[in-house]
Amino acid sequence: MAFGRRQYPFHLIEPKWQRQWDEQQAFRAWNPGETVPADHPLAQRHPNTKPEQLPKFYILDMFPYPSGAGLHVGHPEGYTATDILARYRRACGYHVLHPMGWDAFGLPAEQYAIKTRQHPRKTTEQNVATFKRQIKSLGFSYDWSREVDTTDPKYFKWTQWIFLKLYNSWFNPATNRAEPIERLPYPAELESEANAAASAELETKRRAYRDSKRLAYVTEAPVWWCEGLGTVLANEEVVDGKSEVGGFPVTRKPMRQWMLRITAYAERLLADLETIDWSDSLKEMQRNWIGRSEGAEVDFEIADSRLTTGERIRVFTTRPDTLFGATYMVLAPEHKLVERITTAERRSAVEAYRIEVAKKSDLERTELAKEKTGIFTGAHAINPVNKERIPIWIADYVLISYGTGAIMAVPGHDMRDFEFATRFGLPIVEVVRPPAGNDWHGYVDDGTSVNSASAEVSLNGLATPEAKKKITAWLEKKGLGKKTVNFKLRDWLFSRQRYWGEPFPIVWKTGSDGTPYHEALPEASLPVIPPPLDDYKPTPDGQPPLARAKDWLNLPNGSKRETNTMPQWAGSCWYYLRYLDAHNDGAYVGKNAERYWMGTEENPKSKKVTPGVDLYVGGTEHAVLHLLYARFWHKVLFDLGQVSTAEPFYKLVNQGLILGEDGQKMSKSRGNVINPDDILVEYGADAFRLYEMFMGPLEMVKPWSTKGVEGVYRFLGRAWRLFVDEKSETEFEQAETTAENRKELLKLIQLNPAIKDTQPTPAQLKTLHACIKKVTEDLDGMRFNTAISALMVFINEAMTWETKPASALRDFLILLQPFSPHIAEELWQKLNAALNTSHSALTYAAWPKFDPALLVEDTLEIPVQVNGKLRDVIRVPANATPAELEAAARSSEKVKPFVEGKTIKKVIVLPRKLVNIAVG
RNA sequence: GCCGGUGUGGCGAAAUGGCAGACGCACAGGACUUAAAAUCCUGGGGCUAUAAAAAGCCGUGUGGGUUCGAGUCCCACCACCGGCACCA
Repeated sequence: MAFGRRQYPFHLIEPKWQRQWDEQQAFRAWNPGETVPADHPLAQRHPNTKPEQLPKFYILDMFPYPSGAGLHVGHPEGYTATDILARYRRACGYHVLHPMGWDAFGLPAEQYAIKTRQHPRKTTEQNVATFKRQIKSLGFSYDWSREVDTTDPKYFKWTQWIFLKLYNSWFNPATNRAEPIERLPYPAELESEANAAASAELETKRRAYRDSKRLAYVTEAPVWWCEGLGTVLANEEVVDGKSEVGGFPVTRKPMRQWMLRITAYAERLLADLETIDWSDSLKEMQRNWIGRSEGAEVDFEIADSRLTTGERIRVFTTRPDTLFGATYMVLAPEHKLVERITTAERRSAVEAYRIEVAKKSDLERTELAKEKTGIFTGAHAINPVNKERIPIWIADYVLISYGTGAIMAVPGHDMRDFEFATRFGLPIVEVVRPPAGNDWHGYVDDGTSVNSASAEVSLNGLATPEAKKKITAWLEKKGLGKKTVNFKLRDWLFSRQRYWGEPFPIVWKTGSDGTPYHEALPEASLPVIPPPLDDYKPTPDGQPPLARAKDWLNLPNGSKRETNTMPQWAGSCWYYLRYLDAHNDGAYVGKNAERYWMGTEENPKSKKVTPGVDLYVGGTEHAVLHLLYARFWHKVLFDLGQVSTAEPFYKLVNQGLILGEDGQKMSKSRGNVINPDDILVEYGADAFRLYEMFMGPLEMVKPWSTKGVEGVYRFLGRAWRLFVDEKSETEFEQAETTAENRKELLKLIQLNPAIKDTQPTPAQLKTLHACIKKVTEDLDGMRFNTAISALMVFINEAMTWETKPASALRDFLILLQPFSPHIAEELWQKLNAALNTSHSALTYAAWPKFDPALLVEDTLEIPVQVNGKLRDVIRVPANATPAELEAAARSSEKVKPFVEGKTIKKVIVLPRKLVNIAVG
């Protein structure tokens, strides 16, 4: 690679300071009760202060999956932003927790293990080492003493422990929270006192009841089976009928699976979004995913003399006001009543349709462009409001998994029903009158009810919201239906047929009646470690790989271990808690550490603290899944008294994607991937960090430009040359070509003689304080790009100073330090050594305060407009009165021609701001 | 289709309703140099005009509106990006 003269010796400076920070453990955070050594920079900054007396700031990155490909330029974007803020907060006097770790369970390592027959731990360790080296080379101020790895048995012991908490809890709807399973009340017929005699059989029933209430439960359900990956996938991991990972086709298959009852928390997951500081778009994505909708359940009687049991079909509708317009019903093809209601003459046709639907992939079934399909069952139902007989159809546009799996079809006012009715010639009636000018056919918005009256109830003339209320009340009174809330959110499919994941701490036994049942292993048996295998593939008969380990599988007491493993999300659901107390062997997190870092500890010396993680930065790809799952686990732990906040992440920011130089998404196939290692070699970590932040606002999508890196690199070069003596640098460069001890070479570089310990001039102070103000305010608002431009403005200005006052340059280095810490440290050291000034660690040097008094101007440039158009800029004393301002503006030679001969209608004078003359 | 975001020079971008384009890239001219690289200085939205200026007009996706004044607020569109997608 051809590059010109190195702007400054970053290749020596960066490793030097990284080593120094490591040796000093400069960024270590301390838990309550720990003693900070007196020579640690934190202790020097805050002498005689216990760490828990300092205000905390917990700043978190989404930890990476350490893939074999190494870091890409997207990772350091968020990491740099959080690092800048972590360093800024330390300078402001906060006690900062800024940790990093590895989300290291996952499919790629497992697939490599299948290929090579070597334990996935091996590739995992190699990849972690690569990631760690790369991340360290960027000079981030992580507290590496708290590093976590989800695949470490010391870590996943506690993942399994939390699973046991879920397993041993149930959701009490009366208290709206999770409670220990021992406190589960049983229905009267299962109460043991009442049935003291009947023991074994009763206990089996009680167990079945208990197991059906747990937050972690087993179900036989159709799941997405992916042949290519040899595992089931969660709904969220299936995209367009293919696996999100690898793009293999998936099919529906009924299997025994572990589920987590996240739906119990739907209401709270939704409501508590109001209490946290996330972007609107992110909250909206979560709301959509949870998908709350209010409506009513309504029962329709089946009109068929063959069914003597008075079968009813229950539907869910958000528009009970349109009940009079229900002209037919549709059941999902999988609905359990289909078989019973289908008439003899329709049976073969219905069966054929159901088989056809079952064959379809999800993609085909949800294809919107296609025409709706369905078939008549031969049966009829009675519309409960007008007693009309309406036909019952089955169609695949009704989903078995939402609501009750059945709908009342109102083709007049629902587009899907309208399409279906049009295709099959079903009656369409108007029951909502739209505002004038709209066609009622397929009108789905609010209007006025019409044609909606019976002998008992009339909605006619009512606006839609009132009509909903009235009919719902009527249905409830008649016992025909009730107000209901439905959610799109489904329970979380939590088991995978994989090797490289956390094994469940569960065993299976056989009951006295021969049916298998599950039981939790005792806490003392944790962690359950996956045994090494000769072959990491699933078994030939489709069992998970763990089933190959016969010795491990079968316990001496005859029970068998669960062979499923947990999904990758499990480890990432709580890692932010483990960081708080990463080496605690007695608990997943210690009480005091949790209360201090999550901000609920009583702390009179603290400033106002935020509950939970103060700032969490990561990509949008985790907008729903990880963030919803983690919130769910956190709420369960909260209910069980294990954590002290209801939400884990108080403020969350998504960084925007970085595109290739061609404006396209980076990908190997496009050949536009930028490797951070290459950038570091050529420009150094400081320039790389600075560029990532200078590109544009953090949340925006933006294209990479290596030319842009050169720009900020040149800026650092200018800053360097401002501080150092050019002659000595030339000597250094010559010495470097021959010298052996390169570390000592940096000492050859002398401070610029123009830097003197003198009082800054008022103009210099103004330049400095304008910079302090801008950088401080921009960091508070996370506007890194404009903060950097303020630093550039300062340097451009300071270059012109003949005498450079040391005090101003010291303050500048404190401002630069969060962005480009290595060069700032080096210059700080030189400056202090040359001038014999105090030599405290730059990373804990107090952030300068700007003095507004220094920014005050004597005279101001005031724009003068005529009819809002700029005509002149006049210089006036800063304290000019409005009358003086107006007079000065009107006497401007440039303004006169636009005013003369016209009537002045109005003059707007904003002191210190502008004058605008409105003429007619 | 629904929800969210974004549209400003050749490019990345900046602008509490008050001088549009800070800062940076690319570019052009100059200084230094035998020459180049690096560095330093200067210039710069478009159009009209001019020897050069001065000056004027136009300009923040499009069309309207509010206002003394709109990139910014309101209404209606268009384009691109992201998410959801037969959820009754």
